[in-house]
Amino acid sequence: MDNKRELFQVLTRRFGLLNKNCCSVGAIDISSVQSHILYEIDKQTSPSMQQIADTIAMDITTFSRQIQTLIKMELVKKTPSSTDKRVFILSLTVQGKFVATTIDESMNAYLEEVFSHMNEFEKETVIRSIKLLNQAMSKSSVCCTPLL
Amino acid sequence: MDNKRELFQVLTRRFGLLNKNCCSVGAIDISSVQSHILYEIDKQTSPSMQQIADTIAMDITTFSRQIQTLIKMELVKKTPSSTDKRVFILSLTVQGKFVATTIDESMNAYLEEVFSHMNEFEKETVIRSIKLLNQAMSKSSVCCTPLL
DNA sequence: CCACTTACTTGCAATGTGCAACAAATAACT
DNA sequence: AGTTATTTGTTGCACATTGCAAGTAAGTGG
Repeated sequence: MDNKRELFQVLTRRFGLLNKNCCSVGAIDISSVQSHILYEIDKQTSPSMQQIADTIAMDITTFSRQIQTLIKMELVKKTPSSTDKRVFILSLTVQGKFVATTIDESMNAYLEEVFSHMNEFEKETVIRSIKLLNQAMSKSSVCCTPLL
Repeated sequence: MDNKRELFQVLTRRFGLLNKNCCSVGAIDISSVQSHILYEIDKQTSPSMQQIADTIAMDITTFSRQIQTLIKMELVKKTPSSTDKRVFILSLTVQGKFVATTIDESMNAYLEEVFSHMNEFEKETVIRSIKLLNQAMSKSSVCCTPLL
């Protein structure tokens, strides 16, 4: 019966803030979009450009340019595929891996801090709920067509 | 013990998508930022520019320009305050109110659809969890300094 | 061999953004 | 009152992000 929109509006806003702050590692400053890109490259195995762009639901042209930036920053590497000459395989450089890991750690630290305001039972409930929510959203027909 | 980052990464991404889609009403097309602005103007009572900008944690200069756009679109009105001549009070025009309401409805409809994939118990748990999460985040010292 | 699709890149053009610098009004102090 | 500091909001840059249209190069299917 609650106003769901209200709840989600606030939640979204906070997430936005979180994502904005969280993304400087030492002298390196990256945007939240770029952080998502690093995250996915790290997670997937030998992904092509298309694959990552699709996962993040990002226009391929914008994505192409973001990758160019990340390459200039020496965080990402582009290797031509051996089987298909149109395709480039993305991977993280050592520095890129370091940045991705650092961001991951600081995000997790932040989340731990947030969860520290709850008791054990609440923690588990919230985690389980978010899983449920993710599942429900993936089943939904309305939004989020660009998969994942 | 789960990887919290993973869960939140996906959730954030979905929310982003949701926010992107949801914002055209008839011939009127607004950005998700603008939708947040309309939402807050509607919610607060006789808010000043600063107030809204703070709530959304948005730079006042960017905000000022967004308001100019929304005024041109005839969705928002700016009235000089009678008590403080520096201040402008924001309000929605009839059309603005209509747009805000329509977006609210379609968002709620979408959320209903998402929740329809859960049983009653799950629904309540998830809602309660999001409230908990919001509370915890507001208590957190790490992020989200820009209030709310 | 020709048409079609796929993967990626580049050229605009529009928009969003933040910092620095500004004017105007108000508050705060002496 | 009079001077100074603060607050509110607006511009002028400069730069990042974005998407569509168009293009190249490579693979696929008749």
